[in-house]
Amino acid sequence: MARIRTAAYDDQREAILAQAAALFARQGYTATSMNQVAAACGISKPTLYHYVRDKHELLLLVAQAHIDRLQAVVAEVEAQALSPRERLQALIERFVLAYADAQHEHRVLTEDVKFLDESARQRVLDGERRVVAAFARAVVELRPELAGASLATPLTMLLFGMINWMFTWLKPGGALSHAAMAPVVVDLFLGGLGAVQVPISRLGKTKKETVA
Amino acid sequence: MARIRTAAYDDQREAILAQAAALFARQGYTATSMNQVAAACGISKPTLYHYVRDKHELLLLVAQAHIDRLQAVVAEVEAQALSPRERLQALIERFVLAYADAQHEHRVLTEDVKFLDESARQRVLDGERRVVAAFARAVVELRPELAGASLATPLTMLLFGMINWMFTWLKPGGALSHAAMAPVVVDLFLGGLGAVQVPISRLGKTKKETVA
DNA sequence: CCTACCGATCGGTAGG
DNA sequence: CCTACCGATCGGTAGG
Repeated sequence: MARIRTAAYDDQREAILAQAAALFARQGYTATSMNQVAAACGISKPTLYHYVRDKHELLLLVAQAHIDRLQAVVAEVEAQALSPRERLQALIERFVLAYADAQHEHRVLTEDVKFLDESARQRVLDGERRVVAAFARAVVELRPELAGASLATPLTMLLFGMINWMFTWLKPGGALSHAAMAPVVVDLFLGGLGAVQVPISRLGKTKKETVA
Repeated sequence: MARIRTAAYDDQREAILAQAAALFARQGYTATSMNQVAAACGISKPTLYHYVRDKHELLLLVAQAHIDRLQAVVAEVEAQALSPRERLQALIERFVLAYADAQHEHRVLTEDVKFLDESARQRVLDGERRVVAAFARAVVELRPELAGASLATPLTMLLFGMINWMFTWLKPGGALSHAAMAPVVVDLFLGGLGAVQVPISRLGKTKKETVA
């Protein structure tokens, strides 16, 4: 069997994904034309279609590569023997830095997933759920009573809100760096976690129970 | 002088803005056609153009109306005689509820502002800055040393991240309501605020100072 | 790998 | 003359 892809092919494809991510992030998926992507890569549109089947595949490749990287970060941190607090701290710090290095891909992941078809979107959302679950496990280990009140995942989502939102106001190269913000996020979330009141009506309540 | 607009005209226009917000939120601004907006309103496209000059004006009206409502909420809360803690608590609770009632408009404000022309976008961003400044003032009054470390606005943005992100995972009509989440956000942020460490290198440091 | 195109659909407006 | 609309179609451009 002849080889299907050369190293140059893969490099070119990587470059195309990076350019596409930057354009999608700035203009949105729909407002970006395949002509623009080709021009940014210095290739013709027919050449672009040699590397990707269609515009949807381009979007899927950008989103999937990013969520794969995030899942790899989770796996790395979980492979270390850390206490729940250290693990959550490491996850937050690693994610803030990962977002700083992939701000375009991150914007695409959060804003353009709706343009994927059903099966592709489900694959991406599955990856996101796995990542959220890893954070939520650490939250539960830190404050088990929050799980009983069904508050562990909501609180984890508030944490994701903090770090997912950072790319809208924290620009790389500015006075304040992502690296400097990471410990602030850690302090705020871990400090606040101890202050969250569990409503009496929700104590020991699971999703399917009703109040006696 | 004859009246320019009838009450029916204003009502129809309000209905158009609501339908456009819902479509823009679900499909994005670019992917939504004026035909779809007209169809959702049960009117023809020429009739739609009787109420709005063009598609950009439609986007601006949706975004501006929402940011105006948020500024009105800020003004209402600031008109009350509240302690800094009570004021921040009230702002958080009111915003979470306001977002729950205007989830489509909120999504448009956060994702589609980039499609406005320069002057319109600046007007909307100015409104956003005013709102953020009101929250930041309350944060500074609660922990003045954060302002010296230039951390008050970053922390305020983390707070906005929590509540701005809620519309992505907290669906109206679900088991967990926005009203139930509001006090959780208050506890997490106010509790965490006391735990944020001010780096020694940033103590008393302002944006233009260098380390002595 | 390019120029040259296609079916369709876009935002916006004509006449009545 | 105004307003509030309609069916039909304009010039350009999208993805492919």
